[in-house]
Amino acid sequence: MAGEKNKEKLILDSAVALFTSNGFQATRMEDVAKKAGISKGLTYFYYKNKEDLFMALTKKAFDQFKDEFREVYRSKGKSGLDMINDLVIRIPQYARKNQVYYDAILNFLDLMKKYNDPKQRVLISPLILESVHFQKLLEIHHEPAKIGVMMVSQGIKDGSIRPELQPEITFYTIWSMIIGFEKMSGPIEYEGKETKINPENWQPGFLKLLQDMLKGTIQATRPNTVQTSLF
Amino acid sequence: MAGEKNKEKLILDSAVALFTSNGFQATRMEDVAKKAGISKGLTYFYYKNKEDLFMALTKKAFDQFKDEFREVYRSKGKSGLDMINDLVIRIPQYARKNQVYYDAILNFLDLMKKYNDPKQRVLISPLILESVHFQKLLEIHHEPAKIGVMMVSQGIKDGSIRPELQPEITFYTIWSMIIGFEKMSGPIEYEGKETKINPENWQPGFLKLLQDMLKGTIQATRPNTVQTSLF
Amino acid sequence: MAGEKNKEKLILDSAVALFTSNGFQATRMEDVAKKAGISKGLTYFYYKNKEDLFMALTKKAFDQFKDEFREVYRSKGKSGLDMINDLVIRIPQYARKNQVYYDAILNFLDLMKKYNDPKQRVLISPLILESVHFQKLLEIHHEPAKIGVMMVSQGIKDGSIRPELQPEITFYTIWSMIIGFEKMSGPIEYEGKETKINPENWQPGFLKLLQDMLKGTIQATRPNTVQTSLF
Amino acid sequence: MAGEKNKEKLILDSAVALFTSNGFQATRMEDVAKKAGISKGLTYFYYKNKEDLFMALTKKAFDQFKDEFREVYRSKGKSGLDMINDLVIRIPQYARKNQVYYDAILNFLDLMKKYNDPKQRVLISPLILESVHFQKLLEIHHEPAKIGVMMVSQGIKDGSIRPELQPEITFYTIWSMIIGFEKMSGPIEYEGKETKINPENWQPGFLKLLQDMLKGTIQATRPNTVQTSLF
DNA sequence: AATGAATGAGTCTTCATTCAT
DNA sequence: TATGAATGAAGACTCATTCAT
Repeated sequence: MAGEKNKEKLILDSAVALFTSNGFQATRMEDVAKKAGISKGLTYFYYKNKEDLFMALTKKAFDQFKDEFREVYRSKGKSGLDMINDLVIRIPQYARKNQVYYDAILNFLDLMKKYNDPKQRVLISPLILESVHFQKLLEIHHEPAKIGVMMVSQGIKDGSIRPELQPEITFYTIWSMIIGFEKMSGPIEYEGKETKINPENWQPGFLKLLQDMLKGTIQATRPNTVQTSLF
Repeated sequence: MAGEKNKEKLILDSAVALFTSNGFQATRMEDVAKKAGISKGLTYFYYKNKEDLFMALTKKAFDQFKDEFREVYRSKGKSGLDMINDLVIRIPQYARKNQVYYDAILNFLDLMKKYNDPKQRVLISPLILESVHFQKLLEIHHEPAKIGVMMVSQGIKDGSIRPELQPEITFYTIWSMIIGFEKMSGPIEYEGKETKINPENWQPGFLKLLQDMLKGTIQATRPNTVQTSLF
Repeated sequence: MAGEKNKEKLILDSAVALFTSNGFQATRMEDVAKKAGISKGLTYFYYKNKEDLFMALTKKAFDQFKDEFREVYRSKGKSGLDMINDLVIRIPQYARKNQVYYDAILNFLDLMKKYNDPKQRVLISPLILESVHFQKLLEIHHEPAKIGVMMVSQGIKDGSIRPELQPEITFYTIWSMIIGFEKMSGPIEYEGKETKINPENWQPGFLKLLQDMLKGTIQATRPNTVQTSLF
Repeated sequence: MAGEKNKEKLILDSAVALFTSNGFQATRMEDVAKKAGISKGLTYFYYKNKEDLFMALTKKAFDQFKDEFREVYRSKGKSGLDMINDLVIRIPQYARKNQVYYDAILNFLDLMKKYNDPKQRVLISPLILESVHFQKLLEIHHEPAKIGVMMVSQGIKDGSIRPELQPEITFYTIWSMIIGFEKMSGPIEYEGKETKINPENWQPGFLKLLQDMLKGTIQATRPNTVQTSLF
């Protein structure tokens, strides 16, 4: 796996590969070093400790994640709603292909919850708090969401999303949905394909609901009543 | 902390307390025993190992969780939509008050994702797979959701929820939202109160969107156009 | 495995079965009890502790062993040498069929070596020294050998064994050979059948040498010289 | 006990000392480290685990053992029979002075018996099977015996041993006798000095028998008969 | 005689991290 | 920059044995 790439990157790549196949806990710094083709000691030269390495990984995850958002946002000729739809398709895809990165992102969200609760902040390892990469993450972890908010704003502007919606709230709600969607994929898989909910109809159904939420729906529910009232 | 309660329960309570203040990893079985006022060995008499103990805890979490759903479902005079609203209020509350239990539930969802992917199943500790409590969880982990689905069905029947919605898909979408909502609470807290999104407006905004999704909205977006077209 | 047999025997049989399949170290008192169909506590009623149980087993082994010797000695119409030959056949057979018992006997020999060396006696577990069965073993462990000595004496009397041999020394030498013979069976098995020594020719060759030793041989070594000198 | 010797050797020496005074089971890896003047962790750096350490010790034992054989074989001006006699004197001496090593050798013979029996092989700890030193032992454990066989061959050539003997079978029989001889020393010690067999006459008697076996004996038993038959 | 819950001493092993070179 | 030998804290788990009932 070695090469003439700079060592820092080499280590990170090695870590990603190992974390992917064995998990964070189960991979030893020694293995990271070995896979990177360097010595254990050098690993500690580039990363202060294991959590620092993980924070570096998390930072990279957020950068990539932001790129996903950016790409969606930049694509020409798309309404805001289209972008959101794209996002809902792409993020779970990203999660599947880059599990370790996605897990790192979710882990960071949990970290943030603790970080923001004085009682819980003490539970966070000092090694994390001290990590330069963690510090950077504090600054940049909103960026993907910011782009998401811009998408919603765009949707409102272009009429693809209901104008009465508040972009921030709306986007964070969308993100919530996506995160939850991804988390539920486990139990749903377990259901099997004969049930009313299964891996095949889960995503389209979910997408439809999201769109209904964003576009609004004609209340076809009780047409008679409504219609009648018109007279 | 000891008492005349049965030992098995005593140990579990002790574990919850310790997991809450120190996390799963950081609490040692010996401390669990000490806090329960019993010997280390007895802990292993009732629970095969640490993961077995954790699975027992997870099982209890699901039982409690189901009770939450049940209570909401049983409350008289509520429409299906009201129930869902209740749920969206209560679950994050539950999560906050019973963090360890809620975390256990989320952890189990992650476990299920691995469990359902042959490539990842091997990453699950055999100790977990062998746990009797894990086996039971495989059977019962859908039960809360089943009640949720009944709420949506009820809502459709009583007209509080759009009739065209498919109950299973809908409920799982709701659950996704709730899970994500809870996860996002961290970063949002971080925003502070001066921003457009903050802990105060996040929940009402989220709730409103959820309701829009479920009830449907008059397409106020382009009311003229639509209305006009009726003539 | 339970029955109306007396419990003490039941436990011992259970122990033999378990020691056979798992070894002494690896079998737990709990398993012995379970297999015997009784409670763990009762095991300790009949046997003071694990080593006491093992000493009881060893005692039984010596009794059986003595019976083997006795049967050989009692058989009618056999010369002393025949008896020894029988023994050399039967003991390894016994060892194979009753491995645990045979191992117990060898273990006891090791114990005796330590017991007779003041420096090493302290290494013997007090639990063994205190065992009633160990005490009994001190008294009876020579009995098989005594019968063996009688066989040699018999052989000398009936002319099948060289008269100049001293029975005690001779029998203990024979026993030494048998023990060693049994121990070597492992490495010899490993040789495979294509070598000059293999499991098939090892026993007959060994037996022949033993007989030569006991009967004496014409010095065919340098027949010419010797023969010649007679003229 | 530390020094500038290489650590690996240091650890082994420490282990030998501790195994000697306390036995394998009773000595803890921590003590081995302490006695070697190093940290516990380093012990595991050089030896994968306790059984690996023991296998390393066993390997060393076989090397030493082979040296004993070699020294005897190399000594000038000795007939094959003399060499065997030397061996019979030296090996028990070696056993007494290097008990741990000798025990390790015997233990390995037992191991080999299990190893060669499919039903029993599973009883061998995987830690042993995986040990590099065990693997090496599989290759070299015959070497001492090979030298022994050469001694017998030599004895046959130089006329000190009966020519009709087969060297392999003969040597393994000798080795069997030596092993058994050593094992019997315990019970014989127990007899005391007033009996017909005792530590003083046991060895000379044993040696004499061995020589008779190897050299052959004039059947002085019934000289008349034999002599007569010549005429 | 009989049970089985309860005890707790005993130990191997792992691994992140350091530091002399 | 780079190495890898060296450290040592940390923790899960077993099981012989006891004892109240």
